[in-house]
Amino acid sequence: MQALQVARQFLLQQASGLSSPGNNDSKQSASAVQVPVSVAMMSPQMLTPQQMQQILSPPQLQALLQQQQALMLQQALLWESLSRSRHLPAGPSVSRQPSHERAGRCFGVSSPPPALTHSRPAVDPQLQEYYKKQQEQLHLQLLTQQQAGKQQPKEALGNKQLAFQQQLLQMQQLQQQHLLNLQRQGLVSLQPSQASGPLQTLPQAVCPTDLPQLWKGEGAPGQPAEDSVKQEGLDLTGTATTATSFAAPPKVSPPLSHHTLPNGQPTVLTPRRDSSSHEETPGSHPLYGHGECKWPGCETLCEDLGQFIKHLNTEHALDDRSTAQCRVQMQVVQQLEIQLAKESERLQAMMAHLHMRPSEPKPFSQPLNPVPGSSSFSKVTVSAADSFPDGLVHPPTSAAAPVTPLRPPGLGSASLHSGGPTRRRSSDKFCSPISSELAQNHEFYKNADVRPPFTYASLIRQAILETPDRQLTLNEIYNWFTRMFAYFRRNTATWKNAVRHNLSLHKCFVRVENVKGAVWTVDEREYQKRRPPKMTGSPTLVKNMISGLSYGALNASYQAALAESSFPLLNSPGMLNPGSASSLLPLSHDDVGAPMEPLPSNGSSSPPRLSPPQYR
DNA sequence: CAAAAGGTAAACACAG
DNA sequence: GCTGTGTTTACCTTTT
Repeated sequence: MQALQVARQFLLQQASGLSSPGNNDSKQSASAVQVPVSVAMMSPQMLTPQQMQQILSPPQLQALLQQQQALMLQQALLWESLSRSRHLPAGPSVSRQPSHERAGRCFGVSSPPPALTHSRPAVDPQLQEYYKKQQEQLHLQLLTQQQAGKQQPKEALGNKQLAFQQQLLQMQQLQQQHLLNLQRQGLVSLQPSQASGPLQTLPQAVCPTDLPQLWKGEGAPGQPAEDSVKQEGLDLTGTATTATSFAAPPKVSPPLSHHTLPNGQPTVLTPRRDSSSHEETPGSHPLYGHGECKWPGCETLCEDLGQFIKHLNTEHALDDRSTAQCRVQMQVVQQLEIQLAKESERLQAMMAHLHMRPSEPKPFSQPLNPVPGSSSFSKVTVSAADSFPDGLVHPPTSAAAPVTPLRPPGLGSASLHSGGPTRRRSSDKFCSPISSELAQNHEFYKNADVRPPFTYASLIRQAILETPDRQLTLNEIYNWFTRMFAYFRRNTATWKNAVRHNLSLHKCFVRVENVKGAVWTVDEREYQKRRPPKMTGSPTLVKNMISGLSYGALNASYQAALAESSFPLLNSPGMLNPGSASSLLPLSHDDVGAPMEPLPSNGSSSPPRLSPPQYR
């Protein structure tokens, strides 16, 4: 994860120099539900379903689930055909991963597939051999290239370096070409755009966090190159190994859409970032920094550049291992670029939605894409009745699209499908204060059977504070709940009990005897005391995402503008401006209470719920 | 791992 | 006795 963040930041630094991948990407993304690549890449190996829910909005999560399902299907089919034709063992087991299953089941959708890399099929020997041949072929090509480079007279060290770099570059290009070949032949599958239909196969791609292991696995110096190749064959999880199952005969396979990356970049990358902000002065080397070799997984200390060069030539010579590592690195870069493209596209969409000038938060130079953000809704069936006053496209509230997640506008990710339990406390940080959130999405909650992403306490408080005299009877609180939220029109026993429980439990709710009975009021001071305001910003992941997305680069005025805007995401405490939330009186930090969707437990005690347990 | 917070369930008391 | 209200406890999950 850290590696991913670092890499992303690195990419972001270079974003201005990149050939605005987002532009090219828009074509592809227009037809696909956008799942943040960052998430898709990480999941499911790297993220728990809960974490995924934190980061993903329901549509995105949905899309991800669908992706993974499709992947599973794809794999299953391939396995089937393979095992038919090649007598391979049955495909990877599909039923497992209770935690994922849990998430899926709750939402009324089938469970997402297990981590693909968790069940690795044995590599088909034929294919491995073919793959190896390809490697050798590539190696030969590379050697040829290298020879060509060596023919040139050795001049100054700088020239030598330059030539070396060029070789490296060529090597990478060739690697990429080789990769492309493999992809075309179905040996390697990693490009998101290759997935069937609009789906993306990111989980199949090499996951950055796998890299250390990968590097370690391959990186043992002195290891016979062949071994490392084999090992790599096994280690290149998403690529060679998984790809083996795709085993098409070595020829075939019309290129089709395999040419381009999802972001539209040609698959043959130019690894050299001309605009690379990192110093590439004559006295340095991109793979040399802070006295150590930056070759992935190496970190060998080198006193000076000369020593490093020597080290580079000896330890990282042009062998199978190096090329394999190189290829992996390329995949990493590709994935990161894809990710960058998508994230920047999303940022653009967010800014477009806020009517902000695109120039403000700089790093991305793409023109505003009118819809990319809402492209996450692109798979959502929208009926006329689902149009909301704010002009946004809202998810349907009917059962017309059972698999379609409902998402209130502007709501980050807190709530999922109705009955879909998600208690995402951290993701509340993405939610607006309850009052504005409710004001904005009043209609949505009123009609959609979506559990509001607020705690009972905050809802009760809101109900009470909405009244002129700021007091309500229990029954009136009940009525408020049912009036405001479709979700609370059912399953009454549960939530009413919870309401009572909360009223009694929290000191902030004061029972006052009244003429006509008892009413409940809010002790605001107690309420604020309940939880100290934190600038938490949620899990590290989110923080990293934020920093990675350069939100931190937003200047004060921009933040102020955001604070005044009604943008729930950025307006919420924990994002950008913790103080801004308190300006949205009368509700403050704790308005973002915990969303109340509890995950059905791991099946242990609390029964998983497809829908709330009892209806009355 | 522990604490805190939140959600759910349930038992119980009490008043109408 | 039933129902609604209110309190309390227990247990769970998630987050920090």
